[in-house]
Amino acid sequence: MAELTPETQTPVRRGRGRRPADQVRAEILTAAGELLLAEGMAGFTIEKVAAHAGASRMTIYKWWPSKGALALDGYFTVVAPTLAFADTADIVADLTNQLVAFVHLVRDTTAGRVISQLIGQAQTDPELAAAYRERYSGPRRALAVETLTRAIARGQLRADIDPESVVDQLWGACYHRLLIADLPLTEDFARTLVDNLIRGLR
Amino acid sequence: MAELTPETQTPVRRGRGRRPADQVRAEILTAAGELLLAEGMAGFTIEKVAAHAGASRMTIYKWWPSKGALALDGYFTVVAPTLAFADTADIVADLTNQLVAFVHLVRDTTAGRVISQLIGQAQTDPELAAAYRERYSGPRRALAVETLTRAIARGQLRADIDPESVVDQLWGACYHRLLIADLPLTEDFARTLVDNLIRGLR
DNA sequence: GGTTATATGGACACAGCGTACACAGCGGTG
DNA sequence: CACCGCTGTGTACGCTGTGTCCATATAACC
Repeated sequence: MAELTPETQTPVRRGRGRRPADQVRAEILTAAGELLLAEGMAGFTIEKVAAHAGASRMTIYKWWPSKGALALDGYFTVVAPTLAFADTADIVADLTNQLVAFVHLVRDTTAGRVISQLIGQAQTDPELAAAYRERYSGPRRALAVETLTRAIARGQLRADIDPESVVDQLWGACYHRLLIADLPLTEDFARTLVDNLIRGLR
Repeated sequence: MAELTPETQTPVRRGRGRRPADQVRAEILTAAGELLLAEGMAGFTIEKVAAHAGASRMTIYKWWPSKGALALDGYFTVVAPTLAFADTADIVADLTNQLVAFVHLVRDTTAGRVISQLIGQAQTDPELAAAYRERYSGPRRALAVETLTRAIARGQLRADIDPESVVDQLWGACYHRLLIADLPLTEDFARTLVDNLIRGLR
């Protein structure tokens, strides 16, 4: 009789030898994401991730080139990308909604702290910086630029504006308050940003 | 006749006992600033600062609460604050000049790398974050807000705008490109930021 | 079933942090 | 001039985390 082990489905994970690679990778990623949300980048060490995942550090070193890469992967594993960008005919409403949603994500969840610490770590970790640009900020920027470009095509915005700079003045302003934090990042602030740009200052 | 000691001014520094406290502090700060500019926050360790200053680590631990505090103090020691803010009657020219100067400071000197790494470190170092806000970003923001307020008083800008948010949309946008760096931080970009806000998008 | 790939525990050297202790010398006090 | 407190110096220790190396065990593949 084969070993009839009723709950062998939950792997014991205490064997010495090889476990399924995909399973181990998944467990490491989950552990990384949870540790990131729980302790932030300060307490995020490869040793803790390995311990939390019940894996050995060697495995992590084999699959991820740097701590930053692991953190970013873990972040995406736990926090779904959520890159949706509602596009109605009203550019002002679209921008405002997106900015307000971003403000809430950053303020009301732990995602804000994680994002800011990922960006912080990226300042001294070129690999993480490249990965962050390529996989996070790049796609988000592209979506916003696309929305602005469509609004220009519809004649809602001046044709000669530079959409990229506008993105920096909306999202960049929010990141400024997130990273420097000398003033609070509020919903009103987000609305004011759109208003300033649309109406002009004089 | 004061002591005319031609080169006794450079102390031998190789004794075992005590040296003047102020002198040691000054040498540590200079060493910290130089190390910061040379290697950035990545290679900035208390051990290296101590070695470079010819001091012992104990002394540094006694006077500075954290690595971040030492780095910030060292930065201010080497890079003069330079908080001047020219104020002519032309608000557009003033803002543009200030932003362009900031862009050049950040792009053409090592200060940009140091600033971004200080901000990065501040994301996981609350003491450094507080010191940075209090001693660097706070005063700079206040100067910019003051300039905008005067322009409003002169009737050059709408009276109902929020100067703080405008600061975020000008300098924050630059910091965004400095910290994320998915697009270059150019002089043209700085001019476009002012133009976008002044003229409005439609 | 045999082979290969790979996860595991354990060990190692190394760097940096933070602390402790004894000693040395400067600056003041008497 | 003698003394003593403050403070820098050298040295040592324990701790955490990194990055790398093994030998071994076992899943996955042929």
